[in-house]
Amino acid sequence: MLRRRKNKTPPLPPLCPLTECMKLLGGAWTANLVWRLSGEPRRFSELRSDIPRISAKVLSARLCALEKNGVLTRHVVASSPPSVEYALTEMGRELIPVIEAIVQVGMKLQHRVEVRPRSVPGSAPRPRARATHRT
Amino acid sequence: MLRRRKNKTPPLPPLCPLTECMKLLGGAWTANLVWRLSGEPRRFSELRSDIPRISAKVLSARLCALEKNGVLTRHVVASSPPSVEYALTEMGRELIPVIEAIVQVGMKLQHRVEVRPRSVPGSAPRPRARATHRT
DNA sequence: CTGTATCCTACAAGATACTG
DNA sequence: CAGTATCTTGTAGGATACAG
Repeated sequence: MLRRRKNKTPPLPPLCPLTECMKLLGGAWTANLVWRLSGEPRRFSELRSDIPRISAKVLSARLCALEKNGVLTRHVVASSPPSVEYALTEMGRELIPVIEAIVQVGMKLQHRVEVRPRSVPGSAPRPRARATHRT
Repeated sequence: MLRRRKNKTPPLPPLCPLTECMKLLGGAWTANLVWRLSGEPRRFSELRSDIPRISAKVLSARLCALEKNGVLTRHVVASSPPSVEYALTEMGRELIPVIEAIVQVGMKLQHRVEVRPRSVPGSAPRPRARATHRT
């Protein structure tokens, strides 16, 4: 009798739907970036001013990743000065409902804050140095 | 004439709706945790087996944070052995549409993978050592 | 069962400077 | 304008052990 051996190959990467989608939206600024692009295509420098606190490095990194994941396209416009336009793909547009759901909740949270502030002026918690998500 | 001085207090924390909501869902396993709780309350150990790869430390940390943020409640049941039940608050339930939107997209992504695999068996990308989001 | 307490490391993101 | 190249740092999360 041959015993059944353990399968060494990793057990079919979970492919949890939540994971799969979060892989696209994870990382600082990513969700916001998709949000900024949800209206119309934008150029690199436009995105930089849409999101003033993002660094060129991170913006570039996110755009590359999102392009690789099929969320957006990068289109070089041969003008002078040259510019590059980023636009959501069809797949990227599927993320819009997600962003909108998030924004919906976010707005309710803001409303709550307005009517019942949780924190007192003097005791502002120190801003978290490096959040995983930025917007 | 007195000149208007700059206001030193930080400029009204952005309160971007996206940020506000992501503060709740950011961090590894968080979204999945909310998902697991969206049906009915669950105990610590149940959550541990719902999400086998989460460590006690992180699970505990997430639950604390979510409780502090008003997303869930912690209820100690004086039984023997004692147990603790976690349940979404009303505010936590508002996050369910977000999770569902994410899952929707995630499922579409999976479908894509099934019908048009992007990666060949031999070249599995090395698993990212420490993802910011886990499920 | 339900957690804390430590220790450790990879990595993400910031700053800054530079290039085509 | 649209990015790279380096360097540095904080910190999130994993492992493990222990406690009420």
